[in-house]
Amino acid sequence: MEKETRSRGRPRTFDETEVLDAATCLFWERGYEGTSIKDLIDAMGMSPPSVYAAFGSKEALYDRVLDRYAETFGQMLLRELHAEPDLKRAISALVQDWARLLTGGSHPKGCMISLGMPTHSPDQASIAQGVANRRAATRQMFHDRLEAGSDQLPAGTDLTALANYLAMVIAGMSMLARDGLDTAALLAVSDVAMVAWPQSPGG
Amino acid sequence: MEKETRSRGRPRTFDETEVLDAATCLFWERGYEGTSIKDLIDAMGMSPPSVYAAFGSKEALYDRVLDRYAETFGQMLLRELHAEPDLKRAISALVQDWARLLTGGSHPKGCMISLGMPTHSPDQASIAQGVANRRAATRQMFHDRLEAGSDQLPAGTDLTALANYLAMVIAGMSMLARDGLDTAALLAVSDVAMVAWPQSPGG
DNA sequence: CTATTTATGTATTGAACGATACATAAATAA
DNA sequence: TTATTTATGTATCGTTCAATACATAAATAG
Repeated sequence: MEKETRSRGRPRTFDETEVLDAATCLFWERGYEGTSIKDLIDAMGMSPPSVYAAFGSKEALYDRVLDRYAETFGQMLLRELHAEPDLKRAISALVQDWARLLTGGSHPKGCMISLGMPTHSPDQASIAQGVANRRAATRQMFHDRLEAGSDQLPAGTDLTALANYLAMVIAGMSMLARDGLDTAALLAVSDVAMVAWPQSPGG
Repeated sequence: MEKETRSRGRPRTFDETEVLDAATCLFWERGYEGTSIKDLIDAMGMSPPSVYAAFGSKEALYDRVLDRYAETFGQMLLRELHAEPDLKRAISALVQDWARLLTGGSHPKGCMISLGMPTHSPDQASIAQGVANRRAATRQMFHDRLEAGSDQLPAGTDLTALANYLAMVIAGMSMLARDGLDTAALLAVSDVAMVAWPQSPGG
């Protein structure tokens, strides 16, 4: 089974990675409802039939974009969570890195999933549910890591509350980033947030 | 100058408070972009020309709704912040009450302003800026209260970071509420959040 | 070559959007 | 009464929305 990249018909003139990056940037900045197909067409440099042939619909394209985003940043999150064995250090580093990530770089501010479709028309309930499900998965990921390192937490610590707290921090910091607060301001907030961390049993 | 309620032309058949409440509920639940004029017309029980004659435009109506909302809940927030002289108690009570407010009652979940238009098309930048300004005002309100009670905080406490932290908590809890977490879950999160509060000088 | 397959570009589609024109109804003012 | 003012109901306006029809272009298969 050799790599059969060459298919039969007329070859595509676009690079899938590039056009998905362009779509991601738009959805990230403007949200699902705030991004029109025309905006996407222009940014992706494609014609409408090509977009629909390649991705199906606006909703399917958004879902595709969300998947790529979740994979990219979710993997980064997971790697960082498990790179440091000391739980508090791991969480602290993660929160600080996200403070930098949410405010820096050449991409829109805030987390695309944390800020995604908090309000929406009933027509788009299922799309919004998809985003909400990804937030729930993130909370579960936090919970799993806390459980794995629960020996470094006081006995009886409410792991769910702590996981939800972390999700709250990411979401809240995302909103602050959207409002224009810079990296330094978010790092200061993340310092405050980490004070809430329970004392480890060893003091 | 007696109360001159009777004006000249044909009297209105709607109660302004009632229709604004209906509009608030819709905007709160669905957001600005997710709420259509048709939705509003139906919910308010008015005809399109009446809505436009009374409120000007969808944008102006949204702004009016935001003002009423900010007045209602902003005043509640302010009152609560100053009712309790002990700063930590005041903040703790406030966060707990908001945990209940964001998840309970007969209204949509989460704070309308905290969740308002984090993403939007460029066309609606000025409307989104209006919401962002109200969030900024809330952060300033927190800052003012902290400054007033700064004698109950360790010297050198970063008041801005602490105020931003509180705004982050409200915004993050709002998102959790939208995701379906109940009052108990949010109260547990608010307990974690308050652990981050600095020790007062008196121990 | 011809047939088949896939992608593209142009020009639209029907529906929903925010917002109004227009005629009518119901009040006060003179 | 008649004139004026304000609100209402119906029936749209032009625009933008997401999505396609259709003809054409560019590749492989036989």
